[in-house]
Amino acid sequence: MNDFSAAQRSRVTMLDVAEHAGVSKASVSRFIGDDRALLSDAIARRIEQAIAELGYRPNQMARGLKRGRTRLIGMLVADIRNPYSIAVMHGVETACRAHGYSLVVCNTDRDDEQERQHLALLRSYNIEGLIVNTLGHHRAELDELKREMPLVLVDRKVEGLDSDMVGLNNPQAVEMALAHLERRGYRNVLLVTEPYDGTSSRIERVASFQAQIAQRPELTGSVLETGDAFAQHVEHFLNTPADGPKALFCANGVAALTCTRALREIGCRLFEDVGLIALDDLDWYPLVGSGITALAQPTEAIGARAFECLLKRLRGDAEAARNVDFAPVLVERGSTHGFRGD
Amino acid sequence: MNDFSAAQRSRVTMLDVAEHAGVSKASVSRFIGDDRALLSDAIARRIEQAIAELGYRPNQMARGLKRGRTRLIGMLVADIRNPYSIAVMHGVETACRAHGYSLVVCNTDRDDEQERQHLALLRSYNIEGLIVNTLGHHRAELDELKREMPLVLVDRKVEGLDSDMVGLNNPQAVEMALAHLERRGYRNVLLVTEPYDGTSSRIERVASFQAQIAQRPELTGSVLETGDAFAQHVEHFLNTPADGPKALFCANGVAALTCTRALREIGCRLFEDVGLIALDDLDWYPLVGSGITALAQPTEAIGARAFECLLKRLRGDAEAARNVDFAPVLVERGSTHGFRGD
DNA sequence: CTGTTAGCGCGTTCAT
DNA sequence: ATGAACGCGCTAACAG
Repeated sequence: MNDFSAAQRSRVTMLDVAEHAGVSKASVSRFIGDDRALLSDAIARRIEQAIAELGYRPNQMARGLKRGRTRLIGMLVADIRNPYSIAVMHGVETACRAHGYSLVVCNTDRDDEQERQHLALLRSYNIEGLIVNTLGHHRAELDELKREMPLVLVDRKVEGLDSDMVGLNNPQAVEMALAHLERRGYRNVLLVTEPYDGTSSRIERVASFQAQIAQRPELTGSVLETGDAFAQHVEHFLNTPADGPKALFCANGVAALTCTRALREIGCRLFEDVGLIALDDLDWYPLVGSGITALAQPTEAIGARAFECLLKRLRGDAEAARNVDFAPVLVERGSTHGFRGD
Repeated sequence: MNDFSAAQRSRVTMLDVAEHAGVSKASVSRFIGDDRALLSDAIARRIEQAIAELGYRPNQMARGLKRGRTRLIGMLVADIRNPYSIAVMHGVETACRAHGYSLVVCNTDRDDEQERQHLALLRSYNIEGLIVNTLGHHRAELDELKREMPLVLVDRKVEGLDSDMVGLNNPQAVEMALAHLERRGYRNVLLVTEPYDGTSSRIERVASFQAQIAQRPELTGSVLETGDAFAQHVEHFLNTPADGPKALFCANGVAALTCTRALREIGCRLFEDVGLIALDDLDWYPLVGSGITALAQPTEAIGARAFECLLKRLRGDAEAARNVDFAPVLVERGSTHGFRGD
């Protein structure tokens, strides 16, 4: 059997190809790179054949070392198990590949120390740009990185970090949710969010909610964070007499999961006793009760756009930091059909 | 504003540190590496300080180039949006980090051409080992890689590739499912699977199912692939008179999703008209109808084990290829409570 | 068009 | 215990 513990598994190198083809390394390099035009057909053919026969693959490490261009993009994700992150990541990766870049993803598991380590790691691998979807503690590391390469924030802003940012138009999302609920006859809305924890998108959604509720005389609203005794709090909301039908508004997919779980625990009928609209549109939304109405985020587009921002910067764009806000898409299902207003 | 289009963003290098500390590069190298013991305290301290002041980070590309050890593990995933893959990947990544390795994940989106490109990519970045969770077409590339580095298969075997393999004990999983269904009083079981498509785990599950059904006089069974007119086929199964209560057995999480969707489309009551047990245990299983009974895969453990296999090989283990089979865990929910037999 | 040369940042002999 | 010199695989000048 092979012994892989040997540090260097002797791979075929550019020199091997050159000798096999009877040319210089430079010619092989030109063939590999974008200078193939400078080669005579005869030599090009010989090199091509040598590469095929030897199964040569250029060593990207060496290339990167020499050129300073690794064609690597890094992405820092707070929670890889969150479907939103996955979906965005998928969008980023597709865009990367379309432009000849590769994506290195690091998951922090919402842990600050891991964030620090991963940032160091990405830096040590000479990535050319970074997409960040975390809380961004460790400002020091982030600042260093920002000095060395372009950086794009996704979904969550990092306080004081002046970077491009792409995410959801949160005020608009809240507006769409409330307009829909009001139209459907709901009057009393409970916004359910994960603990803010410094996450800008959560904070924005709650702030928009409160501002807009104040502007809508038809509606009353309150806010509840998931956490201890969450189900009891929901139950209390449901049992409190109010001036009209009640609905829950989940600020993201995780909140929707927690919330639905709680409603079942309480023994609530889905969704006759209470309406529900949720941000994100997960696979299982249609399967619960009469189906959960969603405000889908265009995650694929968000990811693609994040990469495009990076690419622009890599190509020299030095304009002021931009904000790109995407609009959500309303997907109506049974959970907001309880009380028809039209 | 900065201009990142400049190829080489001048980063602080080992030489900078050496000069700043008034020592040689070799000493810095020793400090960085595992030879710190060879340094006098005085010099070590000066280097440490210089590193801190300059914010020096060793360049992994250069290290990898020189030592032939990149501390990089590659993982090839067929479908990054499949929760199973994510969960396993999380396990792998955690194990990697615990041993000082980093994980580079490539998603093929079930596309053969992308598989080929990603394999070439991983190879070009000098990964030290590879974890594969795809169909493994492109045997040529895989064989080359296998010659250069250890390789571990996850969930799906690749025909003719003699590698370590870690996954679920499929016969046992089927056994547990059928035993549970039988105990609960179900007599007529429909196995729902995604199209085989050469996926070994799917084939094994179906084969085990058919073999075991033949061994159980109490049960009758049949198999259905998801796809065109799937809902109609399910409906037909439900409407066909049988000798006892009916149940569906979904061979994985995706099948469970498709299946549940179909049942709702048909207007089936979940789960009074039919029982359901599904492999994998996804977030939303508890939320559908009376909850879906699951055979959870220990995904975290599978991922961790896959990495450990790799590590063993990297450390020189040259034994014959091993198979590691994990047992699933039964999680009972309402979907199999329709007909109590005990 | 092609080959020669000199590094990229680092680890590793060798000396000392 | 420390430093000088060489080379990992490759690209980018510069010659020819």
